[in-house]
Amino acid sequence: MDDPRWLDESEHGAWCSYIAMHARLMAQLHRQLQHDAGLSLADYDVLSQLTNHPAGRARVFELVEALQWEQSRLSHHLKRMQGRGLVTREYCPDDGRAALVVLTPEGRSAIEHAAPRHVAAVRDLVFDVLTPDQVAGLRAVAEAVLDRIEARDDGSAAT
Amino acid sequence: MDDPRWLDESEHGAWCSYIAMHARLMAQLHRQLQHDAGLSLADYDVLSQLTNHPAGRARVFELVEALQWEQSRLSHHLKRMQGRGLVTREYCPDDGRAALVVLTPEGRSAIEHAAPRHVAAVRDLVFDVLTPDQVAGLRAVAEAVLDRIEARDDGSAAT
DNA sequence: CCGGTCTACTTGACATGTCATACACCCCGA
DNA sequence: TCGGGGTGTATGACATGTCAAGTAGACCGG
Repeated sequence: MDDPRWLDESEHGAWCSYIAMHARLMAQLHRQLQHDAGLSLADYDVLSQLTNHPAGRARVFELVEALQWEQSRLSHHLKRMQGRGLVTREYCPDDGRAALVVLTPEGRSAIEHAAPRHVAAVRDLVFDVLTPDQVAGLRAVAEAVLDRIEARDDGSAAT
Repeated sequence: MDDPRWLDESEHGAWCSYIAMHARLMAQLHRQLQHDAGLSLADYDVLSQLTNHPAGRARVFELVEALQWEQSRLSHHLKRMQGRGLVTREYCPDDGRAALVVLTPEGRSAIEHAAPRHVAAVRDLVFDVLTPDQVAGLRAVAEAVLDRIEARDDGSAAT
């Protein structure tokens, strides 16, 4: 384990730029969303997922899958969103353990108000400065890393 | 402002993959670091920055610059790290307002213990699955986005 | 040398995220 | 049908991050 290969100049530079970019980008998008629509990025992601499901209704674990969040993070977050009237919970007749999360009318109108502005911000800060090749490259990178992480997870789970 | 260009298939896919990758990657790296060295990613970044400065000693605002953190986040975090004996504060004779942050021996040995393992993990999950071209591409993307964010910041600050 | 204004940092209140744990319910074999 | 072992979700304690406000020293024009 001692003295593995360190990162070379190019790798180190890429890593630092990446970290800095993510921090600044998310801070920026968060502030914009908060200012324009009173939502956090987290709220947005949840609402956005719900609109991808029929009738704005989904199981908690479906959202966990889609968002790649910790289960308890989602649970806490849903409670707060419920407090603010953005979502409700419904009983699920099929499975007594389940919790159905449902978009309220307020939730729907919040996301409908927020979405165009948020997308515009993402486009302005990210996609407008990238070529189509770079977009494809970014996706390839993200998917390669995700695959690796999944492989590692399986490996350790199987142990 | 109504109905701006939405993201196309390729952009949307890239964005979702990117978000998911970041969440999983950081969670993974955090757990690994926590497990191997009892440090959080945040601790690691701070300590790592300090080792880049002569005598493991730096001004708070230098760290803010380098890490791209909120000022108060760093302030709170330094207090906790000080509580755990990883860093100390020293008075700065040049400027009475300043706070010098100094790496303690424990801090130094913590980062020296953590670094090889952390770097190995980053390499394993990220750079080992990327080609040199992809690394260069990632860096180019990150820098392009950072430049844009800075341009926007200057613009709004100048208004 | 006085006041205003900037700069560097800290603080407190509060929002958010994590980990471990609890809990109710499903499933399945004896 | 009883019990044991998952599954799906919630919760409590606590770590972390954010925003707004506070403090204190520096700088500068009169």
